[in-house]
This record gives sequence, C-alpha cells and structure tokens, in this order.
Amino acid sequence: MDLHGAVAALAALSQEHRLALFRLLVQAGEDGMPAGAIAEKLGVPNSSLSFHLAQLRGAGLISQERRHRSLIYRANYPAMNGLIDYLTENCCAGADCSAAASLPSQERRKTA
Amino acid sequence: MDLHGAVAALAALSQEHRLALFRLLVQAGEDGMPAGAIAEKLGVPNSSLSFHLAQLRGAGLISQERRHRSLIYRANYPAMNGLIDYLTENCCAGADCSAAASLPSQERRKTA
DNA sequence: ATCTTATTTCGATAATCATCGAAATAATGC
DNA sequence: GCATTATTTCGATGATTATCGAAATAAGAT
Repeated sequence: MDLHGAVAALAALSQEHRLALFRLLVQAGEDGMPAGAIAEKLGVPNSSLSFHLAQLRGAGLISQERRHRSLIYRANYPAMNGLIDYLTENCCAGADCSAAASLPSQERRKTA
Repeated sequence: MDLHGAVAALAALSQEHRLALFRLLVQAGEDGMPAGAIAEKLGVPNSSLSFHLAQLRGAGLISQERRHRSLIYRANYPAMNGLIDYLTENCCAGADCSAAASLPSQERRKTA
C-alpha cells in the first residue's frame, strides 16, 4: 500500500458510521451481512447507508456480492491488513511505537 | 482508545499532507522538527501547515514544544500505537489477523 | 525600545462530505 | 406482465474541510 491508498482507506474509516459499519462486518465474518440488516443494526436510513457502503467499497475495504434479492457485504481483511502494515512500517518506525520512541535516533529504524 | 478517539485519529491522518507530515515526524524521531522546516519540506505555505498541525495535535497524534523562537513538533508514538491496537483488536478478527486478534494487547507485537 | 524571525490566527473562498426522502433499478414470485 | 422486496441513485441542503494571503502574536537580538 502506498501513501494514496493509505489516505483513501483512512478517509473511508474516519467517520463514525463507517468505522462502526466496518467493525460490524468484521464481526459478521465470512457470512457477511445484507445491506438492509446493516442499516437496521446501525440505525441509519437505507440511502445514507448506501452512501457509506460506497465509500468503503471505493477504498477497497469491503466487497459486495449479490445473493438472491440482497446484496451481501463483507470486510476485506487483506485491505485492513495492508493499512495496518502501512501504518506500522511508515508511522511507527517499523517496531513497537513505545519502544521505538525511547531509542536514540540512529538506532530506531534498523531495529525491525 | 474508543470508537470516537479512533475516528478522530483516522480523520486527522486521512489527508495527504497530514499523513506525509506525520511520517516526516516519525522519521525525525525524538529530535522533532520546527514548523518552518516541515512547511519547507512538504512544500506547503506556513498558514496551511499550521492548520494541519493543529488538526494532528487536536487528535493527540503530535506534541508541541517551544525551543527559542521555533515550535518543535514531535510524533506521539503511543497515540499511533493506540490507533493500531484499536484497528487490530476491533477490525481484524478474521482469518488474516486471527492470530494477532486473539492475543492480549501487550503480547501481540512481540510475537511478530 | 525597536527590529527581525518564526509561527499562528483571521477571514474569505472553493471544495468536499453527510444526510435523507423520493424516484429509479434489480431480482424474484405470482 | 404486474406486484413485491431489496437496494441504489438522484437531487437538494446544511455542514465541514482545505487553502492561502494578510494581519497579529511570540521570542530573541541589537
């Protein structure tokens, strides 16, 4: 994942409803959830939810599959993994943040 | 970190200049960087940079300290750690993150 | 005190975002 | 074909965000 991909993923998640939505799909696991069930669970109108689903999908964080009349949404785990990896590697000096912060400047990035 | 804190941190980082800025401060390490040097490095006017610094600071991701005439900014590693922990624990419970998600917070990073 | 340097705050503007009802689309059943 | 159900797209609206020059503030030097 590059900087632009990370920004896209962060932007998609940086909204209360969408972060809650992604968490919900993570909990739902491989089964995923149909849009209607998500809207009901989050207490958001269908049209609003559809907007948020599109945002997350645009960032590649969730996937969509039709199942009969419903559209099933699932969390895209590798995408979230990629984001966490990006943050860990680029924004945490490649190691535990707390430990890294207490090391002298020259040593920090080597100690992966 | 709770949902609101995570949203605040994600929102602060979900902007190209700010993510680049945070990365820059991570690279700078404990020394930090004065505002002017950051603005020059990122190619952003001082007033714009000041806006972004305030956003990151509001989310608790960076700290500020006066040094003579300059204001030195530093990455707040524990804050980023908290965000990564939140994402790992709440948004990575599936197959790819199963090992990490099932461990207590303090044990997780050592076992990489 | 005055001048210079570093940075922030102000104010205005353009752009993007979130919300939600109403209308449109897609899939299925009768 | 017509009705029903699930979901999305459209369109309008209010809210937030990003940008940047100009003016204001803060610290230090002479």
